Amino acid sequence: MTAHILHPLVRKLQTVFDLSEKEKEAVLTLPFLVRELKAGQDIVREQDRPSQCCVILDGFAFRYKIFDEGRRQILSFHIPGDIPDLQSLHLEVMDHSLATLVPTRVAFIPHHALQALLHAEPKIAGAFWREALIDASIFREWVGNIGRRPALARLAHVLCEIFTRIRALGLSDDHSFPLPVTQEELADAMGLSTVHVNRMMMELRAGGLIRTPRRAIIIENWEGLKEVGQFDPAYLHIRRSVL
Amino acid sequence: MTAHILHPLVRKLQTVFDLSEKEKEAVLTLPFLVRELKAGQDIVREQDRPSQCCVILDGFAFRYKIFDEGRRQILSFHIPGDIPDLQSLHLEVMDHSLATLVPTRVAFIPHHALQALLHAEPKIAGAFWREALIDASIFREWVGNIGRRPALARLAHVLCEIFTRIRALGLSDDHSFPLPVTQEELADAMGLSTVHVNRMMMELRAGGLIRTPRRAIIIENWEGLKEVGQFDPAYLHIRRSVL
DNA sequence: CGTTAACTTGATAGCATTCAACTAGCGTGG
DNA sequence: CCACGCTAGTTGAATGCTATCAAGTTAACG
Repeated sequence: MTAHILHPLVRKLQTVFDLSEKEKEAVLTLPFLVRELKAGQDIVREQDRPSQCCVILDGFAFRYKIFDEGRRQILSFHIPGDIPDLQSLHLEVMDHSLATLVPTRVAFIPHHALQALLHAEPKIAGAFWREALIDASIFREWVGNIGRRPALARLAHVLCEIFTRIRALGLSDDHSFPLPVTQEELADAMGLSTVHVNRMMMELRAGGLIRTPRRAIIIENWEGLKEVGQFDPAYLHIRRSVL
Repeated sequence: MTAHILHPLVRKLQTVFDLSEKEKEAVLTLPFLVRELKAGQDIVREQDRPSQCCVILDGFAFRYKIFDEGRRQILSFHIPGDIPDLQSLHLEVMDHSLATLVPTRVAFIPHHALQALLHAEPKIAGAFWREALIDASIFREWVGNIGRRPALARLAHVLCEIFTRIRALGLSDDHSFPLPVTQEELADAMGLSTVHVNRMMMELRAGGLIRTPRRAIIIENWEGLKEVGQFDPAYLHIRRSVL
């Protein structure tokens, strides 16, 4: 069977609860428009008033804000199946921007179609609620990660999080995963400078915790990395069955 | 007319949309249990599995996590009308704790009653969605505030936010507001040390931006404070009519 | 191969932390 | 009523983590 284009969304929802055939059908018959975006391209911008949401189909995306003097803060990373601008269903104006990290395919789904789906399928509505709340939980963890952890732990923690989320989706079965993120982007995500990220990265490698072949990460010592980053995945609210 | 005990919740919802009499009635007939809590008392703790949500009736509350070696990160402050643990409706296990800042009255409402309300009153369900999404938006702003702003701006920004939220609720009509927060708590909210908060506070006072009579803040120069904190209230998604 | 983006390295500067002590305010009890 | 004691706020000195600046090196790609 060939996978439906919106399959990544179904797969993501299935990590939250078991979809019935009818529910799966309801998701897969959503109207959508696919776009292929290049790396580093904005999908939505701060102050926009979107009339649609976007599903990441493959690739990676991130949300960000620009502060004084061009200082950028990356707010979250997004992987296939995510709907990073789901909030626009209820908040008219974007308070941040969304962009691609690498060449990425996204599907745009009109707000009214999503509203109709959520109205017709309460269980799916619940799953969307859950997703949005997990989103918020991740922000909380980032607040603490940036506010209260030194640079090395901060980096280890971010790597642990990305790996855990990718793995929960079944996109990695060993301890390696694609990380198409430059050190500059990591720096902007962690509130650090590029130079310092580089040094922390080297320290993790020197400690035998990770290896970094081109554009990817191999975790050599998962327990050690978790330890350094004080990583406890509880805040990701991943169902045990998926882990 | 004497105000109903749950009136703070109605007032908060009314800052989001205009409730019909029927909707107002539905909120006010929610079953609840009132508790009077002393200052510095936990309402819910990390790892708890609540079966109810709490509404702040009067007083102040905050969410926090404890990191390595007892380092605390405060994640958000909450004012009357807020439901800081609304997420527990969809996320079983608490990923953080919730505590009072001062003596505070809270109303506990069982999950099932809230579920029933949201099912019966779609507009209220929408308002709750909005609240939860604004919650997340505030976390995003905090990520950037902590990650990308120097201490003085960080402090100014936090003060601007608290003032704006209190004012939007109609709890302050001039430029003063109660701020029952110690410098230690501010420090834990901003990822700074107490000593440094103290110095930044003095700097704001020296600049004629604020005055701090006991347990309160008077903003002497609102434009100036916004400027220092680079404060733009867009992320609070407050309806214009309320501002 | 040339060119550009990403990464690496070294030196210096600075913001914020830590440690330690001291002061002011306030409630409580003798 | 005043003293004690606690909490919150204030101050100074020294340290340190991280930023900044400036080059240099490697890797990717046409």
